[in-house]
Amino acid sequence: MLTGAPRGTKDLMPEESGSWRYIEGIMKRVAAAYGYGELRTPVFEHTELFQRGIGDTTDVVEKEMYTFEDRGKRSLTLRPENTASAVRAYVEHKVYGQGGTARYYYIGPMFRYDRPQAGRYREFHQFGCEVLGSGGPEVDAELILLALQILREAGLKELTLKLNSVGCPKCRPILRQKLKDFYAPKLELLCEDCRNRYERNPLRLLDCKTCAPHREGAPNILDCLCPECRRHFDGVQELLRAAAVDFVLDPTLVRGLDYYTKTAFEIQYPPLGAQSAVAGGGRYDGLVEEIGGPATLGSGFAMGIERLYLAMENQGLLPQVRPVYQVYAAAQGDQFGPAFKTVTKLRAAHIKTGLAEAGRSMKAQLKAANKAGARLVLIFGEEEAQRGQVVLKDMVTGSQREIAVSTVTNTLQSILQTEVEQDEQC
RNA sequence: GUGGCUGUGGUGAAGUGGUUAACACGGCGGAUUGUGGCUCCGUUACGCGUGGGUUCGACUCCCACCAGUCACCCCA
Repeated sequence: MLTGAPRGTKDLMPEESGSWRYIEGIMKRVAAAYGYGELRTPVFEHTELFQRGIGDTTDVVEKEMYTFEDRGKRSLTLRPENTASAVRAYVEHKVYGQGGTARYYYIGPMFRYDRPQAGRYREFHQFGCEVLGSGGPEVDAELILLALQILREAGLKELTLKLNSVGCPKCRPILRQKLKDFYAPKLELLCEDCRNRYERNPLRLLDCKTCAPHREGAPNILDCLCPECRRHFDGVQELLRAAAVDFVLDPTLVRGLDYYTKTAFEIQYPPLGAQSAVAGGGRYDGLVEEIGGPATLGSGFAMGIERLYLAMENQGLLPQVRPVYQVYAAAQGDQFGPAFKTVTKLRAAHIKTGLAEAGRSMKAQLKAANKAGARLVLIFGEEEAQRGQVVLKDMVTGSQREIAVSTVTNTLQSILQTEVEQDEQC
């Protein structure tokens, strides 16, 4: 072979794409039930959108973007996530001028130059939702419930919802300072990354695993929240409790994208291993302004489709979908032409019909029909053709009879229709 | 970007420094002339990730690269 698919990318063969359609179907139906409309944005954007939106110092922007220059010397980037684009579209189309709250969902490929691993790819797919123009705790709760409903409809149990608040521009500086004060004397105990974080983004000190031992007694983000953030966070929790949703507060849950404010959450499916976050999101009240729109509140989440797929596969929740012919035609000698003609008619009537390769032995053709999962087989024999008949063989019972070529479509339609009705009764 | 493990036919996989690279599945053909699923028979890798090196000789030893996989990191 010349070369395989690029590292960290993969093909979806028909057996898998069927499962994907199933998963995407759940997502779209649930999102629609919550009143979200599909938003499709370009796969690439101006690089600066992500630099500004996600944050210059984040790992995603610093070392994981697929950035390139086009022939017009513009710097473009394959989107590493969809929230910045959604906000850009919201601003560009001046949706804020319409008043009210906008609710979008998206689904599509994202790109991040990471080292591939279980549940992590360079081209991966996310489904996500964004709510723009509304800042109440009920919006955050709604998003969490929406995400959970999808996962529940997918059949997953053992989900963990982690919840935190990362504060707002009013209270975050206080936490930052407290963190710096706390870590200042232990600076040399920290790992290299954390010493770097100390300067650039002290919040990230909280979720470093190697430095966890030095976190003892560190300031708790929840103790630093301003009254407004506190009230909001309490509100989210109340709504979740009212909806009988279990969650755990995790003060170390710090999202890696700069735009988050207040609510941050993550839904994990622990059996997935290291990459167990199936969905994550939170509020981003400053993002619209950052991108050049009017001050507009926002909240959203993203869900990893590959991870959900893996989780469902792990639990045996994926439906077996493979194309199966309802009818298969076999032709003897010079009967291939008439067989082809009849097959075309059946297909026009939306009956899934296959046709054996021309010129093969009857035995080989029947074998192919069997392999294709055909329920019924039409055998175009030379003798029967003289009388304008074809043999209709039932592959389950093995019995067969002759029917007139001219009635094939009607006969098959009624047989298959009857079976569908019987299935429905069961 | 760092580290561990792995890399044999369509698939799963055995294999030893040295003649014809097991076995199973699958595929193809056949077992009295036009009929499948069971059984039986035959057949199916000039090739052992790629490129170097060591050696009289390497699929088997060494190096590099590539890919897969798991973990760190990051995140969905």
